[in-house]
Amino acid sequence: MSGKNAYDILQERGFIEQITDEEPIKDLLGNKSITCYIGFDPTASSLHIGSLVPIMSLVHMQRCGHQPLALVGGGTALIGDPSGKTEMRRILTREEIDINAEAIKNQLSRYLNFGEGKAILLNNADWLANLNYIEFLRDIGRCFSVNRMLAAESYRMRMEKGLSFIEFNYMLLQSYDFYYLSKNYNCVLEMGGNDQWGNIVAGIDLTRRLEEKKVYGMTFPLLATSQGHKMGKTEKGTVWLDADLTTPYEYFQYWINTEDADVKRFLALFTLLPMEEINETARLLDAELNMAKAVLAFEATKITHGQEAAVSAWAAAVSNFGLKPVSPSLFPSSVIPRTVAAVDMSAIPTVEKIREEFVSGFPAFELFHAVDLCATRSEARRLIQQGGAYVNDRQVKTFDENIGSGDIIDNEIHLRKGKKQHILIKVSQ
RNA sequence: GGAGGGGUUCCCGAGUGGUCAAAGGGAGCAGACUGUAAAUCUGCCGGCGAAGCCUACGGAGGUUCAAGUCCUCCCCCCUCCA
Repeated sequence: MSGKNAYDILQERGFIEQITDEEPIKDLLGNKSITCYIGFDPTASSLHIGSLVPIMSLVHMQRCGHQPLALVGGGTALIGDPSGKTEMRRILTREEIDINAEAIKNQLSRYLNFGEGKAILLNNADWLANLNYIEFLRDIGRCFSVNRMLAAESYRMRMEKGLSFIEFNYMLLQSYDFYYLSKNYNCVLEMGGNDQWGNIVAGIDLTRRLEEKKVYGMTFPLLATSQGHKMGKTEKGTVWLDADLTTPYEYFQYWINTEDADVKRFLALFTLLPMEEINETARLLDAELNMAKAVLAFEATKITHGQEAAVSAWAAAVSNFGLKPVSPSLFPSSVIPRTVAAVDMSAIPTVEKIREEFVSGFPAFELFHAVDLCATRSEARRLIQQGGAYVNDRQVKTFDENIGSGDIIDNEIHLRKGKKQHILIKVSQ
């Protein structure tokens, strides 16, 4: 282990937004091995990029010898956290949540080593689902002042729009989690996005009251791009961590399209490269920054999808965009390939088709739709009309241009939407 | 329980009988310019093989040649009062 402790690392990499007690936390992270927890909501079957900051913070914790405790909120998801939301969200069924919780468990294992006490994975449904209402009110509820709760930012925001009682209880349950984990797993630090500040502080208070035990909290900045766009999660194009939902190539492309102003910050947050190397990005000018973006994309893809997937995504980008190899003097710790190896299109999403289907061929717009490059035929038609559709790098001129056997090259047809979205059709007999 | 105000296309938000697939903004997509960035400019932005048709304005009915717009009932949300 290097001279830097977990606190220093999180601090210099930009993970820390707020902490409850600076000195004690520094001391804790520097001189002891502690258990720290973060909750993950199983509201979808996969986590997305928005959860990456918390995940990476746990990765750093583990690397520094602390014990991360990942808590899947199977119980709290039944309630729904109002924090940071302007409206109540759909309440999922128990079954949906269980399925999601399981998937998220698996996903987290890709980042953290859950072996032999190195990290813990729990589901709060295990203790929340069986709580007795009256008992809970008497033991836990009495510790909460409604007046204080209403002052919390997360609730205040909702006072105009309305807040249902079920959501109002969320804070109590999350607080109970912290208390429970502190008591049973000796967890002393809860971390989370900055919107969790109120919930975290409430948990600390509760633990102090019930256990007379001092525990701590830390929050991460809520990431938006420099342009103010939400990270990863847009209604349509969420960037998932699951390779089946967002291919490694798409994932790589997401990162390489990072805005200039975000490159350095993202390298610090989403890769494990040493800060000394990351700081070098400041010296890169204009187009040179693309090398830093390539490293960011490569390293981020490697962490989520593995080395092999990262290399093929990189190779595909090289072949499709003429991405320049990264000079060996930059980011020496990165294992990104430094030379253009054999061109490899394998990372581009592919679709299988049978040769027979191409005998009569498809109108171009049909094909773009069939292959999911366009959500509807109308969209495909517009795309072609606007000159954004390419077959084997040849622009499609009319929407119903026939794409048939003649377009098959080496059993493949390469379709492209705009500059960045590719699909390879593999034609079999 | 009473009174009032609302539910519009991915989001915000106009629209009070035809000219409404529905203003405007945001997001998104494509094009130009570039560095696969940003900014800017342009086009697109419910679906369907053109015209045209179909589906849409919380839900169900009704009035009308014609309804997002009027009427009835219902559901949901908000505010004030109790």
